[in-house]
Amino acid sequence: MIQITLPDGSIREFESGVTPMEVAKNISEGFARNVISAKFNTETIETTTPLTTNGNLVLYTWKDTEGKQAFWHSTSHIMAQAVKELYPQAKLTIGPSIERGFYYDIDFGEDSLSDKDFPKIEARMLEIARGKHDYKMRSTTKQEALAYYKSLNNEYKVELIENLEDGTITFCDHDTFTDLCRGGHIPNTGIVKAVKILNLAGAYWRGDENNKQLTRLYGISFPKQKELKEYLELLEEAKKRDHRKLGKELELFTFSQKVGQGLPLWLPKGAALRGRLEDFLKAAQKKAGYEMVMTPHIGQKELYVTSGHYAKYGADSFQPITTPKEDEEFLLKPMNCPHHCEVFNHKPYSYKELPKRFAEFGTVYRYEQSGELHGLTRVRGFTQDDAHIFCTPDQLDTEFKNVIDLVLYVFGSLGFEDFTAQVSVRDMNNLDKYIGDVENWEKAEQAIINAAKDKGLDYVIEQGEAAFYGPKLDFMVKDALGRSWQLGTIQVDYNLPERFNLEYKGADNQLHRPVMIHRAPFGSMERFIAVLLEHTGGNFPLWLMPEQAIVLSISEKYEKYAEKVLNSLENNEIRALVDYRNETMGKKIRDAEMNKIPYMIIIGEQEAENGTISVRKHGGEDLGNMNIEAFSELITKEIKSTLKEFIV
RNA sequence: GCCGAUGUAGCUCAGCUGGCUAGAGCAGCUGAUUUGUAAUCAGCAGGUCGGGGGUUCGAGUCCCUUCAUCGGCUCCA
Repeated sequence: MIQITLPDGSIREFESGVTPMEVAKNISEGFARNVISAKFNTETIETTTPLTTNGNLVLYTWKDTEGKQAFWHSTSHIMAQAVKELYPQAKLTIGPSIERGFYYDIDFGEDSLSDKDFPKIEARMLEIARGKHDYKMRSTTKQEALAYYKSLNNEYKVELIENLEDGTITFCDHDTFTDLCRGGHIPNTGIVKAVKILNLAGAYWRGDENNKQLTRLYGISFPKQKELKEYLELLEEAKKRDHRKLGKELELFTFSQKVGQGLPLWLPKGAALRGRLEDFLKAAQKKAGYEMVMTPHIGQKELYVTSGHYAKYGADSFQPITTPKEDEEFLLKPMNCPHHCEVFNHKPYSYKELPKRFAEFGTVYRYEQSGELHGLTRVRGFTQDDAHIFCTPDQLDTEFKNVIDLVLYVFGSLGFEDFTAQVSVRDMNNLDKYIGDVENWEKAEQAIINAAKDKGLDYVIEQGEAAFYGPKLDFMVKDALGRSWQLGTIQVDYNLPERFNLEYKGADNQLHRPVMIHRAPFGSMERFIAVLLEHTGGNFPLWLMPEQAIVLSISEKYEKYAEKVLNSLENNEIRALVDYRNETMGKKIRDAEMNKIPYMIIIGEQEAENGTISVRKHGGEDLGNMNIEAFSELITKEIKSTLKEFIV
């Protein structure tokens, strides 16, 4: 007999060899019908895997993340079978589940697939699913596994198996299909009722661009047709929040083929919005002891040779600007740090004067690969809300934590509650990517981890995501489609102070090297506004709105009164405009709604007589009649409730 | 940069297997209407069908090429 501990802490006894499905049935038949996957101790297993020792068992249904993973991974086997039947020469590689769905990377050889081929693959997948074939795991020896895939001429699976330990190799069979697989399947294919191949993309074998590019098929599946329909509708809804679409509709920014790829043009409303964000941060930074500086958009090539950026990125950057003078070369600045180092270098500092915090909304230019450009989130010319803090090693911890507070203040003020704090450290298997000595790297990484820990941040550590000169603490936020973007970033750097020979006079009358913190709470104005657009759907907090109120007069008769109202609003520092068009009230309201203007001020005979206004909120709520003072108070109150001051 | 898709008026889209002067709605302009909480009516104007080359008696439609955009991969100082 073995003892199985369930998640509620209860312990049940079973014969050795009992399967998770049998345990589920023992709990309840109804529950067992929904169980599709299981975890024993720390290992994901099949619902048919015999249990032979005491341990903790968790049973998963579709409602659990783990259940979905098993479901989607199992569907990738079905897709692989369908593809293999339709394209017998195709070589399968890997097919994991992902956050939402699954993919399979396949080498189609000479064949090229397009989305027109999806329906027939989907049709065959559904046929296979309906066959209710059991997923059966089977152990095999390394030798047999290698022989099998060598006979299929599949060098990819051979490579995978060669890296596996003999004795740990398993295959999964269902219907006529076999795949190398470590496990984690649903009981049978029949549970999959709806499938959709979403898109296809090139993907390099093992994620290395020097390797062959395979065809990756992305798909998703559900236990109910209805859920697929709902999912596709959700995707459609998300597209409506796309910042590129909203930016166009709300006239915030645009792009021009003539100006160039990835070079955004800010329209008046967008520029005003962005200016307001900058003012918001400037106010907080002033309190936090930052000083604004300004530096040029170009710098001598030598500057970036000194910083190390030229060696690392020179070849892939906008190429040097030459001048009439021979051998003179300038680079468009790809970052502000070297300039700020030279700002620091303009005079000697005493330790008593540190930390120095130099801030600048610095526009930088980076020649991103054409395929990387993406609306405002990935561009070739953008403005960082940059600052560099030069401090003594003793001050690093406090300074770093203060920056965390500032970032949290910025995020909190703009409603970004759902972010991930990511500590980006070196790739330990690829250390020659980084400059600077190991000791400083370790100090810097530890400083960041300690600060994140002390601040109570819920952080994850990502290997290989560090910048080449130092580790970072990045604040990641997702867009409407669930893609993660780095917004705020804080970086510790021992390296540039060295390269620029920065120093200060210590209490011991000796020269010391300062430590540098790079930081940008927004990250870049462009990307931040893009993600903010997707989060708010264009309904920004009132204090940010390009237009806070619009005056709608019922007919031209009340034009004079409309003007008067506009004046009073402006006197109360409310950003407003008047819709003077000869249109019906219904039409004016509709247009104001579509322009997402927070408050509509309706005036007619009644209001003109009493000197009041009638207020309608965006979305339809009627706030009734009031005077301008009451409205102004309402606005002030709303702004105060979302825009808190930064307290140092 | 790589794989796949897309590109028709300011915007959203129609235009079947190549065949009369390329269509619609919204926005715009003109006029009528003077309006009470999500589209008043009528008329007008607006397009070298992303650019270039080719096939054809004939190309928005087929082919090549180039640019841009979209979904991924790789990259992201």
